[in-house]
Amino acid sequence: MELPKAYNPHEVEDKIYSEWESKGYFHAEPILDKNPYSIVIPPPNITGILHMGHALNNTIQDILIRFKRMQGFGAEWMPGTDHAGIATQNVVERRLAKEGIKRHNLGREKFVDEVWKWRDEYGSTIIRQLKKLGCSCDWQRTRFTMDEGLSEAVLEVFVRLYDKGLIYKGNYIINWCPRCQTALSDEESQHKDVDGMLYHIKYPIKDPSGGVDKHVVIATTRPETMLGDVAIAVNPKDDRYKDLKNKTLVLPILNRELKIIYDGLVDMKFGTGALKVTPAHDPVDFGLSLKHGLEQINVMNDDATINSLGGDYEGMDRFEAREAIIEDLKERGLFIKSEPHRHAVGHCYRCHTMVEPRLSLQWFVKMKPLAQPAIEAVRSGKIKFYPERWTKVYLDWMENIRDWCISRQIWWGHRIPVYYCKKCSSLRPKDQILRSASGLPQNDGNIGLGAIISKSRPDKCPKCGSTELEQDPDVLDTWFSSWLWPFSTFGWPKESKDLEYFYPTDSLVTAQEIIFFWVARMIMAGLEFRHDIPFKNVYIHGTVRDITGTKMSKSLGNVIDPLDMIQKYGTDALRFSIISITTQGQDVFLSESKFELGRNFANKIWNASRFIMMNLKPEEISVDLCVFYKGAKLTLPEKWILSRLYSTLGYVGKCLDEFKFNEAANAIYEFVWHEFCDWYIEIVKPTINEKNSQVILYKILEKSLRMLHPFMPFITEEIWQKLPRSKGVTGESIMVQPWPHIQSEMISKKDEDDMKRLIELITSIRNMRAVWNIEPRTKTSVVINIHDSEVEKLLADNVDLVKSLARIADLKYGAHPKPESSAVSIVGNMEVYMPLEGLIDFEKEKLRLVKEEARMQAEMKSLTTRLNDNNFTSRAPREVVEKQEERKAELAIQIKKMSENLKEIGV
RNA sequence: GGGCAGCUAGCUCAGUUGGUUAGAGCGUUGCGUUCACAUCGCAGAGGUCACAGGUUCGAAUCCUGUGCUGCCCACCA
Repeated sequence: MELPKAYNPHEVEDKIYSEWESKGYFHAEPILDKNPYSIVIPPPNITGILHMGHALNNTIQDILIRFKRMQGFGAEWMPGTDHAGIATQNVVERRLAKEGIKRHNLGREKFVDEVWKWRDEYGSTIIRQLKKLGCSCDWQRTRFTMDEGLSEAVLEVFVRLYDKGLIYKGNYIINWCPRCQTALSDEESQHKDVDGMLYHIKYPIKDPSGGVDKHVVIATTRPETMLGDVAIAVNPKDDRYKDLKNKTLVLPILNRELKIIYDGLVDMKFGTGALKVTPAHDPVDFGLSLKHGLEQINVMNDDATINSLGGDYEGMDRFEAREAIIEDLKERGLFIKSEPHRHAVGHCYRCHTMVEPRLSLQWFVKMKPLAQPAIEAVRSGKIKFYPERWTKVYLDWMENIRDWCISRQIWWGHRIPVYYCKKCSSLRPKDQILRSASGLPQNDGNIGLGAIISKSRPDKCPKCGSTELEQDPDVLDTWFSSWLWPFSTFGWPKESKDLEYFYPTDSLVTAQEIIFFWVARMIMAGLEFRHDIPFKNVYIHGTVRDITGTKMSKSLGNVIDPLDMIQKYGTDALRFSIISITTQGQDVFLSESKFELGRNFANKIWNASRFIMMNLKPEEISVDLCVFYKGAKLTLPEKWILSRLYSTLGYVGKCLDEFKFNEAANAIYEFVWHEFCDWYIEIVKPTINEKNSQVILYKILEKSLRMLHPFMPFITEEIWQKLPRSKGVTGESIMVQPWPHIQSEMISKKDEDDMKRLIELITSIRNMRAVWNIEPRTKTSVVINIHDSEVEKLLADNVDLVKSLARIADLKYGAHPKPESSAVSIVGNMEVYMPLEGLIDFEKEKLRLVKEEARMQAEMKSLTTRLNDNNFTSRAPREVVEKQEERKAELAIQIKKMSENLKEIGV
């Protein structure tokens, strides 16, 4: 069968993909005689569209899973999406706002219905795009974090953690996003440097005698929070404030009396050394309030406007209030100065609004007990990070882990499985009933009276029988469902064959941004709920950036859309390009032109295949390669290309096992293009109809396609389908073919070295031709002077090869003197002469040779010093010394010959 | 404040556990269209491996320090 003249990816990709899918190749079932290999997708969120980060991430996973599938593993790649609570709610809210509808007017239930509708319509965009990328995910198993099964897992986990005393409700300073109007976890608050101001403000000292203008100066970046001040803190060692003891200060404007407290926490060097204490709006101050028994005054509403405790400023936005307060302080003569101050401030990771630290009643997970086994799992090497340096990042975070705020004041998500009995909530604390699903009474001072922790809504209060129950209005952090992904997707909490077979999974491929959000928490969840690690390897790939090093983002407009690139260059080109430039653990700097690499390679593969298939005679090729190899007499190029194939194959397998995807891709590229196409195919042309050529061309092509398939699935499939059938080449899809077996008896270092020597010889002859402007059609005569019998034999065996590739009419070799007027080139032990009667320009030749000789002399000098050094010869490995001695001997001959040549042309 | 990366050819980057003459792609120079491929072929030019010390027979590679660049973490208001 012949291939069309040009490869058109768009014509075949969709067809090939749907065929794979319809034949069920992506699906894996637990099969006992196969070893499992499973990976789970880092679930993209349903508001997402495919970006380059996804393209890189999923190409890597697809390479792994296709590789393992071909190797015969029960290869399962579990796909799915997460519900992205805040992000999705924001998207739907914005959509409704366009129609003039507000979330709160719609009501909770109707709003959630709207989100589901939106999800049904748009939530699978990313899935379709992953299919465009060629991902061989097991779509039959596609999961969503809000699916029934996964939701069940979430509730189960909440109740279990509660029963274990690891979930509590408490009043703490949390990160509050005033725009999304919800609490955020520490990880969801991203620190960014902002240029702010440091304001110096006088706080008057209350003087019983009255009238004297004494004050303490404090420095603050958020003057508006002074409305919630309850004290001034200074360091006990600070001499400046020694005599403040027993004094009282007055809060400007509100005129509240403030205590002075002494605490070593206060940094004497910062600002004035006096710290205003605002327990409801700052974590440090909150800590001080607990320690010193101070009141906590929250002065803000949910939208960060000032509340009724803020006096005249009520209703103002926090930044408005800041300005107004500064103005008022100026009027009263209490404002000293403001100076520019750059500092890190938390921002909402979804909407980038400045986070307001704020006292709030939220649900938390106690993390320390969960972290301990997760630390151990990584320390002991049961879980390995690639590259290894992420281990330290992980451990540092884990060892300093803080409790996880899991409640969100939004509507889209898993609702917290806690119900409050209206009647019981009026009972005194000692009578309160807190009943979990397991029936064990629990107690928690903050959880509220009459609370019932239950996976399903109870009919009535177990204590008083009242049916007036209200569910907690909050939903759980999206990551509270994602952290269960590796087992909830396989059916947990129900035991299943899938779970038993595929868990723990093998490798997790993800981006560094997500180590804390997701990777660390999955490890904790896996160990807590399955008593086993969720995966063995964590491969962290780099961030995709544009060519200036900026992270790609829609708002910056520097995005290179993978779907555009697929449209322009084809999926395989996209995949191969991005993989070949992604070094393990390094960020990827992308520009559109980089995709040409993959496109050109695809083109090369196509044309080489087309050429081979045009010339193949199906009756010649139906042999087993091993049988053929034993029976046939092979030429050096034939032995060489087989050796190179299997060397490459071994290297590629090793690289994939070590997550060195770019090295694998580049090894294949080098082999296919620069060895197979550039040399072997050129060599084989004159004898292409012979049996040996036929078999070897066919086998190399066929095995190269299989080796390449994980990287470039579509083009390899398209060619495979048109390939003549033979032993080992069935009509079935290439994706279910076995990974080629390494025939190590065909790997020969000597053959590879010999061929390398011939290639060097041919290259140098071509070089002489180029230098002397000999037209390609003109055949020259060449004389090669050789003293080494082995090299002479090598040349004798391959004389036709050299003659044809170097376009030589007349080749003499052996012990020959230099012919008159010839150009010279020295290659290893060979002295190559090209007679150029009348053509030779001695000045030009002189320059060339002098330069060459100087290079040789320099090398000789350094070699001699090294070899004369006793330390070197005695300490270096024998191999190295031998090699260098060989090189020296060769170099000595070369220099001798070179100087003879130089003498001859009068130097 | 703590930590992590990067600095190699004009550009973008590889460089295995230290060991011959440091590589690729793009760009560039010369030649080439007799039919697999111009998304191509052949040949070339181009590098003090950021800097300074150190370890070693030997350093792009290991150690220390410096300088830029980028990233992550962090309760100096």
